[in-house]
Amino acid sequence: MTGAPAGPPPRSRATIRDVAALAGVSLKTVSRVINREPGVSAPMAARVVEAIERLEYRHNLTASSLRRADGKSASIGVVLEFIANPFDATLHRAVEEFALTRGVLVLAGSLEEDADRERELIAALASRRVDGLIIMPASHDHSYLMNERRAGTPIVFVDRPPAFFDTDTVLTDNLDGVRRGVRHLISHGHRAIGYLGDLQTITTAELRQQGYRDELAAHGIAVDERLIRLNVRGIERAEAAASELLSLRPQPTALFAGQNLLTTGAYRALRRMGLHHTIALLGFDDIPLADLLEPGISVMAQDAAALGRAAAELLFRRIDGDRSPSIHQVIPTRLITRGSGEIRP
Amino acid sequence: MTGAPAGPPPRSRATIRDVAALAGVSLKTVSRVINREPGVSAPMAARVVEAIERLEYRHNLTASSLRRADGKSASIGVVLEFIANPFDATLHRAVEEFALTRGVLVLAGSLEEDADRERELIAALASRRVDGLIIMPASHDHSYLMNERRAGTPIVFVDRPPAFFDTDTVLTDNLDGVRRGVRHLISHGHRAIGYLGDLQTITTAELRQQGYRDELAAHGIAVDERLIRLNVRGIERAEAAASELLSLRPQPTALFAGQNLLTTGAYRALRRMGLHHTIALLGFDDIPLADLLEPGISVMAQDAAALGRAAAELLFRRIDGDRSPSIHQVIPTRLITRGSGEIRP
DNA sequence: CGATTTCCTGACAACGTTGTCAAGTTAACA
DNA sequence: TGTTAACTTGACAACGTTGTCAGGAAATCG
Repeated sequence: MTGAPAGPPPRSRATIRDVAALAGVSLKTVSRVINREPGVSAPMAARVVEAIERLEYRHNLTASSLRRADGKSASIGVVLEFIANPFDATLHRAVEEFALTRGVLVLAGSLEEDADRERELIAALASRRVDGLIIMPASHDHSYLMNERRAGTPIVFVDRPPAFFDTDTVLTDNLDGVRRGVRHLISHGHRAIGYLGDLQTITTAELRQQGYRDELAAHGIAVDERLIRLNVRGIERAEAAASELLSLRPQPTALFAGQNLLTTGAYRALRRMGLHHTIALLGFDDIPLADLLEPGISVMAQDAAALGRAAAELLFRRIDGDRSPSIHQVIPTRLITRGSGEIRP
Repeated sequence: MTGAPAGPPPRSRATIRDVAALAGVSLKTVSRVINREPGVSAPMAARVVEAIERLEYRHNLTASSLRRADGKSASIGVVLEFIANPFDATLHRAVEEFALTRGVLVLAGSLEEDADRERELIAALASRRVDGLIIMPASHDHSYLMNERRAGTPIVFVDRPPAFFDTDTVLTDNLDGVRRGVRHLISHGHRAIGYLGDLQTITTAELRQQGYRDELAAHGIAVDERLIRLNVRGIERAEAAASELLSLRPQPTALFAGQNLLTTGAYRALRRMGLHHTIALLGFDDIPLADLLEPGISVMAQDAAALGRAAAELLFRRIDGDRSPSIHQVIPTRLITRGSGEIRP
């Protein structure tokens, strides 16, 4: 408990001016040593290095990037729905890992489905002159990004597509994923399949719902609107919605949950009603520990790490100057069978 | 698929110089308007605002913070063990949320127990002149942080204490948490309690092990070294280690897992051996969905959000100029009983 | 009505760095 | 040996912004 942080306001950091003075050389020579530019003799470089260490000099990237020709700040912005969500966190980590290999740091922020916050956060990132943006959007009009683009900031959308704005995207194959999932249930004999969907304002949620309808139609199964619950958000509401569905008569024989929290909620409802071995459940997006449950939860897994990696790769390609037409990458989903999706009616 | 990103290298962004020219005022007047400084007449301010909008001017925080008296960059650095870990991600989110209220953005990075990376990452953050650092350390000598401190960068350690360096800390009450957990098992009749611990190089892992020993001793139970497996890292190795413990004769009647991945591994082992209803299990740190398992996993839960919030509060207090002696905050753990920890021998 | 005070506005330097360019030194060449 | 080329080094301006200061206009005061 000694008072180490206490004391007078600290003196400021050493600058290359201080280093130059101590080493008895010019500013520019110090700059050259720092940036490993050629054309500094060994003895002079040694003197500079020694002065740098003596003064504990720390290069000021802010000033550097201001003056520098390319103006790069060596940082990028990542705009996510909710950093603490396992899906977002895994994606974030993949981006960070890739960025690290290039000495680039990542500024990240959560939107929580707030469109205003999206604009504010992106403005804050633009003010810091990030070299690029990876965006999981909350809003539905991205034309406001035109000026960022004009200013030369590459932008990649991830997980959700942009609206009124054309740019690179890395998306999960939502439609196909849901269709394959529903097909899986149908192939196990289900025809009355309940559906839980997230906010309809979320593009991917709409796509998933569409996939559900399409696949039923493809099998000549009439869509029963009573079996569909949309705009369900969060575990608690999903549990309630699932309970309602399961109280219907005739009862649906299977549930499809269009998002990971909804899957959890649905599972809770099944458990509470003692139906977890009777009614099938298939979720979109994987859930940690889903394999240890009894029965395990079958899911269409999204590959968050692959999404993040692909987005980062694409972004850095653009940062490196690639100006080719926009690229749209699609990451497939993977069916993981663990029991709950294989229950027959 | 039109080629929106294609085209010539973009012209650079407008500066206050451009805005001033268009509005027919001086640089300084524009600067005043941007910073909401008093002393600009309404008509003049209106002209400036219009020019700003016409030119899509975006304030350059890099240049601003360079010139500005306080030199604040309006960003902080958060150094975590692994961003994608739910514990770290939750903590990260709490920091982000707090920072957001102050218009501060968060640069985050993962260390993955790499001490070199810790130094590199902190150097990278210091180069960007972050206003403060929140660190979950990997290394065991933090004297190198002295120069950051001398430069005036506040530093808060979170989850793990610093070594050879005195600064603010926000830590989980590890010793107490484990002791209460072990006590809980003992109170249910257990005396042969196996222990799984993370890398001994991790300070908190050592503390937890100590808590285990202390509590046994307090109850007059001799520590059986064969029941202790240390330096176990990750789910797979934990599963193997737990299997070994469970193969011992006489068999331990309960397991204490000192970290969330180890708890998962131990549970897997119990399940595989069909012992999950026979042998008690208590984990340190909560696991998502642990309540849905059969039996549910009892844990001593850490409050990651509280850790993050407290660290952020402390950091901003320092950023605001508080120079009082270092503060050491302790966040309690909470016993959550779900079944696995209440099994009797 | 003159003397202050207050309010607005802008010129200029400075933040810490790097790009440009020129000058000096040494090496290479004919 | 004189000429050219190659290499080192540094002076200076510039990046986009804000702090300082000074000057002029308007408002207030006695």
